[in-house]
Parts: sequence; C-alpha cells; structure tokens
Amino acid sequence: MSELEHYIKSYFGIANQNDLKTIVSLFKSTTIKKGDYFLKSGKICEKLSFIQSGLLRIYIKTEDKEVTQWISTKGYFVTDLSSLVFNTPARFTIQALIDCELYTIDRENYLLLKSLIPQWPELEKLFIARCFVMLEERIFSHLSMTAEERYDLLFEQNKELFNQVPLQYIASMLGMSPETFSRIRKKKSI
Amino acid sequence: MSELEHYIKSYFGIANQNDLKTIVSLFKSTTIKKGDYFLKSGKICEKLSFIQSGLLRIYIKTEDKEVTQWISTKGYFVTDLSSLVFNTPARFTIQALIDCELYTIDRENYLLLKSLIPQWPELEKLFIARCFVMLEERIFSHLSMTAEERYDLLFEQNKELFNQVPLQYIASMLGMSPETFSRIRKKKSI
DNA sequence: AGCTCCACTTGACAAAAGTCAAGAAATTAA
DNA sequence: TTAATTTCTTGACTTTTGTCAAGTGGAGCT
Repeated sequence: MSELEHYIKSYFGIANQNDLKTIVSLFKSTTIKKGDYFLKSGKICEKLSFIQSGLLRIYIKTEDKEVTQWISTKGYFVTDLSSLVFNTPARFTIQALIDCELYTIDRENYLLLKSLIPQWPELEKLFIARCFVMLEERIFSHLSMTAEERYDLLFEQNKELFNQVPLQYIASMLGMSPETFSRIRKKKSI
Repeated sequence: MSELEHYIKSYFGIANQNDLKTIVSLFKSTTIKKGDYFLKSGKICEKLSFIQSGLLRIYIKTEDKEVTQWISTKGYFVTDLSSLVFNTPARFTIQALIDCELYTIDRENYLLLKSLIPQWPELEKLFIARCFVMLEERIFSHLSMTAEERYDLLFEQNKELFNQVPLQYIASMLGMSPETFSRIRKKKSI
C-alpha cells in the first residue's frame, strides 16, 4: 500500500503521518479487467480510484464517434469529478484498456474524510486546482499549437503511452484523426 | 453591493446570511481603466475580483503571437488561479478591454476567509470544481468540433460578446485565425 | 474635413488536416 | 498454428484552415 501513501503524500502535500494513515485506510484494493467499465455515462460516479497499475480510457460517445478525453495511467487518480462532486449523471464513460489494480474510495468514505481530516477540504481544493491548471495548459495547446506540436508535447511528457494503448485513442485525445496521427508518427521515424 | 452578494450566493451556494455579509465585506470596490493591466505575467497574482461591469482579456504572449485564453465578463470572477493559489508567477497577462468596476479581495483577506468561514474551503473547492468542469467541456469542443461549430457554440452561449470586443480576440480564444473567424461570420450573415 | 490608427474583410494561394478505401501488420481467439 | 478481428498505414483526393497582402471602413483626433 506504500505506493498509494507516497502518491497521496505528493499529491495532497500531507505531512502528518496519522492523517495519511487514515486517508489510505479508506481506500480499498480493487481490480478491474480489461474491457470492463469503471463508469458508464449517465450513471452517478460513486468512487475515486488511484491507479496502482493499468490504464483507463475516459471518453464520450457522440452520434458519430467516440471522443477520448484522456487516458489515465499508473500513479494517477481516476474519476468523473463533476459526477462525484456534484452528484450528477456522468458525462464520461471510463473503461479499462488493460487489467488494472486500483485503490478505490467510495462516496461514503470520501465524504467521511471531511470529518476525519480537518484540513481535507483545503487539500482537496489544492488537488482540484492542480487539475484545473493542467486543463488550462491543455486548452492553451489547442489554441496555439498544430497537431504535430501537440503530438511532440505529449510524446515528451509520456513516451510510454505510445506503445501501451491503441494509437487511435491517443489521436483522439490530441484532437486529430488516426490517419494524421499515423503520418506524424511516420515522419518522426524517418 | 447587492449584485456581488447575489453572485457569491449563486456561485458558492451560501445559505447563511451572516457568512455572506462577512465574505462580501472583504471585497473592496475598485476600478480599472481600459487598457490597464489587472495582472502581468511573471508577477504573483495577489487578488481575486468579481466583475461588476466591464471586460477583461486573459492572454499569453508567445514569441510570435498573443493567445487569448479567455475573456471574462460581467458577473464572473477573474484571477490567475494557479498564481493566486500556489503563489507562483502568473502565466497569464490580464488586461481591461474597457473600463471595469470590480469587487476585489486581496490575498491577505482571501486567506482570512478560511478562518472566518468554517466551510469556506469546501465552498472554494466546489467553485474550482465548477471551473474545472467548464474547462473539460472546452477541451471536448476542441477534440470534437470544427472551427465553425466552436463559433456557433460560443455565439449561442454569449452573443453579446460578439459586439463588445475586438473579434480577433474571440477568434484566438476559439483557436482560429482572425481570417477564418471573419469568413465564418460572413457565412452566417448571408 | 482630413488624417491616423485599428480592426475587419477579401482574394489568392499554401499548408494542414480530414475522408475514404484498400491493404498490411499486429493482436486475439479458436 | 491458423483464422478472425482489430489496428495501423498508405495513397489519392477533398475540405478546412492558415498565411500573406491589399484594401475597406470606422472611431477618434487635430
């Protein structure tokens, strides 16, 4: 369980060892098989998970295509924040791309944190603020970069992803067609 | 001051009238003239403002161009969240497009809120989460829509903006060139 | 009025990215 | 292993979007 501890420490910046133990104890080890759904759009998201191992794809189905919003990887958290926090139907579907080991906290225990750890809301705020900033940066990339530049940026940040998941999903997540992705990829290999 | 009250109530979902008074009392009425800077990138952002009237453009200067990240309008808040919350140099420059009336809280009083209003961190969390969800939607629009579809979406959501600010800024904020924006615009008028 | 400064528009062209269809390669299942 | 399925690549072509450059039009100033 120490990996979760380590990440919660670095994500939430918790110094107090007791609080850390309390938080970690509320996460239960769970698994999810390749192809299974962590969440289906329209349902209420009742959990937040830390990814010990595996990959999950977060996407939205529109009439004519699937749009991959993000692929969550080892060492990160996964949930539909909007659904979890506001208790509204999820907009995203989340599916395991390979078998995953997760540490999962359900809504009940998640709400418990507020009373068990006095500074939890503050920590949570900082966590969400950090996520917000990441999205700001992602928007900036769409306002100012070409498809190829976005490819380069992601590749630099997360090379491993490029040989772990179907490339079409990465293409979608970068806002380009699989063909464009493939052509950029070819260009790099020459 | 009742407009600020109203918006804080709806943004933060505050029921308690005393808390509301306390919060509102920490915001001071300020103004900023057309062309003046609310924030310059590189500086630490020391304030959060509610826009009573006016328009502010949030942008980033790159080597070869200015990228407008967003234009904040009446009834919304403006700040560099990352800089305010994490005390880091601002990535954004924020400039008044016209004279603005603001209600502004400085960092000192902003931090005071935590101690004055017990549930403040929780409210703040919800506020930031709502902002996060808006950005998620914006990213989705870049992953799944053409320039024209993004134009239509924004126009639907905020028609007024289109005759209040230089169109080139809206173009940039939508991730397209001024020329493309102009051509889409022409198409609509025919 | 005439001048200046912007912002916007327009046309011609170039580059980027999407679409469609066929086929190759890789992965999964039998 | 072979067969079936999925994913990826490639070429030909279209559409979308960007770039450059010239020109229009308006707001404000002298």
